[in-house]
Amino acid sequence: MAAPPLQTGFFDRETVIVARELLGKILVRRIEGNSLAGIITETEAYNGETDLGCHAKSGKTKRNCVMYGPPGHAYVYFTYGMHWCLNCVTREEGFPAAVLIRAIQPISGIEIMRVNRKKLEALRLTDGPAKICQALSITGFFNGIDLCNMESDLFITRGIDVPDSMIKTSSRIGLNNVPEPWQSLPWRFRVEQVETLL
DNA sequence: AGCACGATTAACT
DNA sequence: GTTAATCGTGCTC
Repeated sequence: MAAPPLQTGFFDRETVIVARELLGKILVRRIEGNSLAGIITETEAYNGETDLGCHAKSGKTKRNCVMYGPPGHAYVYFTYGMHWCLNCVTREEGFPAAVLIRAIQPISGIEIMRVNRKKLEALRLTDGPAKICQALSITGFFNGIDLCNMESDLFITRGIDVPDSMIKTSSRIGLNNVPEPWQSLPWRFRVEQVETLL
């Protein structure tokens, strides 16, 4: 029996803390009897209406309303006319915030991920937010689901400890028309050489 | 109703 | 380094 999902309390905290601590956790997608899983290696924090890089910067809309809901749920959005991206909602209900899952290191179901990604090789399978969703078959169907419910086909479990010395912070990717200071906040968290921890 | 743009990716020079 | 792909969303008219 696999480890149970992380509890709601894990996500009901400051967004940058959750973003940091999600590194090393395991993202699991159950599909047709298979488990597709990977170690989370890159995240970004998006925190509230005052964060002008966050989708909630202009208030609550149909698209971003899940971020205003309870912590531990999935916020899955569609962008650039073709890509899905997966976030974990953080903080208390009513406060719009989430952590974008930007990269994972595949640990099981790699062959299925390759098929989903239409890639002949296992190289660079899940090193981008939209690549993860393609590899794990995550679409808008999952928007709003509870990641902490054992019945969910998408959840996050305890993984490996990642020491601070292996984590690099940097500014968030893709915020091209976002004013300072938000464009340069060090809210991207990344662990390199995760395989040395296995 | 029209329009500009996006928490991206792959392919290209 | 640059750019096309492709369309939902939110803003303006």
